Amino acid sequence: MGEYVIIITTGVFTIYIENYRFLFHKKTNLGVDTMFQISNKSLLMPSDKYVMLREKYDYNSQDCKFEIMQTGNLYNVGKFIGVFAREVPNGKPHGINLRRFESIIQEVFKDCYDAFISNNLPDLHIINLKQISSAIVYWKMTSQGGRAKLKVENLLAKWSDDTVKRLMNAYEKKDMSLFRIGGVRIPTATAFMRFLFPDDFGIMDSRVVGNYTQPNGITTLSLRNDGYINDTKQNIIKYETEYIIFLRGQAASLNKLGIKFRDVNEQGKIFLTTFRSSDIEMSLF
DNA sequence: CGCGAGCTCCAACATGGTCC
DNA sequence: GGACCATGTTGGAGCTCGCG
Repeated sequence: MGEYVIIITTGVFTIYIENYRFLFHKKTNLGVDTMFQISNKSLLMPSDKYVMLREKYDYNSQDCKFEIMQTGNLYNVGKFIGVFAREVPNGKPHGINLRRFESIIQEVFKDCYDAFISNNLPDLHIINLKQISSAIVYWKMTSQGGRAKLKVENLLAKWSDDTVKRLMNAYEKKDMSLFRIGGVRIPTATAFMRFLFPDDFGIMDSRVVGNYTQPNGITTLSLRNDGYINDTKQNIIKYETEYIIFLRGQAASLNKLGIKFRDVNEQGKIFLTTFRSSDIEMSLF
């Protein structure tokens, strides 16, 4: 079945007709209720563009280094150097790709959480938690050049026993606000969410917000003049009520259409896969 | 008086224009 | 073409002010 796309621009709506399904891309003057009703059926851009942009995603963090110690339950242990979007380049024996990075983060958090709820959280687990949290901060800050290292130093300087409890609580409740530990504001907190729960969450990045969700009225965040997402309670709420709802809706629409894209799995093999919330955000990044 | 919203400051690199 | 300076970018932190 070939894909069939008609784009009608009226100035008020842009309507994509894809596989004979009507998909409304709301612009401004739809009520919230209407937006909510159609959100599962609307696509911000044609599906082939989503695929093209997602396959083009190329955010690498060559200098991101961390070490995971063996705790008895962990599969991925050792030194890791360099996080790459897809294939790990030749000559990077300790490099990992994004899918593997996700797995390691999830594994370390689960390992810590299991120990935490059984009231026996050894230092080794906490060391791993610190390492993996630092890696997330470093990865997120890579786009800011040499500041990444500084931000990690800041994170470690502000780390306390309370930080561990807060992270475990955040993980248990899937609560972005609680990931806002010392040295972590909304954008990096949402990176924790994205890596731990990639099916349901994505990073609320100033680029995605500034270029897509905010201009289209999908989000109504409080932004600074330069686009920085203010660390406000309203913005924290709107991550759940606006941003995430949008990502999930887009992923659901693409999956309903049977759209897949090529990615590289943890073992470095190319595979066809469906869109998760985090993939939508990666397309728009 | 406590809290939170949001303004201002800051660090360090990126980009770009000017002048010689 | 290169030294130099100005401006832009990005996101965390600190601080003030207003509100209940």
